[in-house]
Amino acid sequence: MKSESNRKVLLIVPSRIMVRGIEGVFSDLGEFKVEGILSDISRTSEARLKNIDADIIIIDPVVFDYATRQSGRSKISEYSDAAVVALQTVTMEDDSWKQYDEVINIYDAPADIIRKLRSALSSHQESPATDSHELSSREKEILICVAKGMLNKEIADLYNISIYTVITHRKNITRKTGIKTVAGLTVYALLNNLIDSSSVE
Amino acid sequence: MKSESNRKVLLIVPSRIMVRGIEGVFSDLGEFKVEGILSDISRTSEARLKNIDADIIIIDPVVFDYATRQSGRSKISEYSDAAVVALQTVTMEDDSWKQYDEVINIYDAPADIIRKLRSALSSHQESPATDSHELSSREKEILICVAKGMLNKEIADLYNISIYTVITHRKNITRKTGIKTVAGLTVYALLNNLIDSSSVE
DNA sequence: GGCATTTTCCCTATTTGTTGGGATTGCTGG
DNA sequence: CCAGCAATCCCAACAAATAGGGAAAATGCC
Repeated sequence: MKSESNRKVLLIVPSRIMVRGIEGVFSDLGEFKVEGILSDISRTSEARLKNIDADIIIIDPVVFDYATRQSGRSKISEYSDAAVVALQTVTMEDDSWKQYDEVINIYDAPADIIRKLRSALSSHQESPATDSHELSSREKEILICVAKGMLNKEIADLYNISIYTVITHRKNITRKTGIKTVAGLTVYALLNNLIDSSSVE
Repeated sequence: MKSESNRKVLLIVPSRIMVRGIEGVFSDLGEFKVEGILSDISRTSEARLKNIDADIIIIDPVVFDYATRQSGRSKISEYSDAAVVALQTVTMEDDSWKQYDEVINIYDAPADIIRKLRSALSSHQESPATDSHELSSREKEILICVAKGMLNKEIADLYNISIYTVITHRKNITRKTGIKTVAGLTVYALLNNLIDSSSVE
């Protein structure tokens, strides 16, 4: 994973602010370069999409959600061979992030963005459909509560389960992530977009 | 409301992408210019906020929502005399947009953004401000350690003080900030630039 | 020199979390 | 059908943090 200069990026982002923002971040740090910009995936632009030789596509999930309803395609990977990265503004529900190679949050620091783009490139080459998200859905729920500062008792009451179960989940979370402290898990949850800064007190 | 060239804008936006995006849009269209950037309204940066002579403040509502819980302020106008414009990513609930002179959406076209900023300049008022109790330097050191996930014993050893002293400091930190959980203190430390995400895990 | 604040130290009791076992049920893929 | 995993529950022993008091130096400001 050496830093080849100027990997080509296609933006499918309707927000002018975000387009200029990504261009700005790229120009600050180099390595990546915007080669094309689309504001949607309409039929007219779909042909152009195929012709752009991009290493990475950064797409606003809002665009894609709309496109799936229009075209009937269910996976973003059906559009292109490039690594596909979501540019997340709102927290994505369910598991819709799984179809992307990575998910960039607009609050991510530039260094994190570059890291995720690199990660997207390498994971895309290795395996077309990797997961790497090891926590079960229940464990993620518990993790969110922990990161919010809730007590085991409170979590148990919230989900109507025994406090022993909560403790067991926490043991598994600690084992899987390798993170032992609440502080670390909070940052983990923040970085993985499981929670928002404003939801902690 | 004459269109003086280069009205000064202060950004209180934690997202690097959005900061660069706004700078890019401004550089495309002129008239407005970014004079300062803050990533939060922490107690440490609050003094700087007072000293920046901005015509308009563009703020991420997420930042402000968090700040109100920390400081107890209820209106954004208590922070400054400048016109205050929200930069909206998520749809705002209830009537919280009412406290702003205008609300920019990230999907707004550049022309609409400029129009809204002009509108905000011509319609706003002012208010006084108040104080806050700072953490002492020692308390900040302890807080950083706590946010990094260190144990009281480890902190005590690091500074060659008794564990009782560490506990006392933590009690005072909790009292001053009103934040009782490690998760909350971690976010507090992150938002106040006392620590970096990378220093936790 | 007073006065406020910071920094330091100490104690007991209680609450909360962690560690390291074990166990049952139900579902799923090979 | 069986192995594996997720989710649930339980216990005991131990570690760590919190909640309450109190107090004594050191610092710095008026």
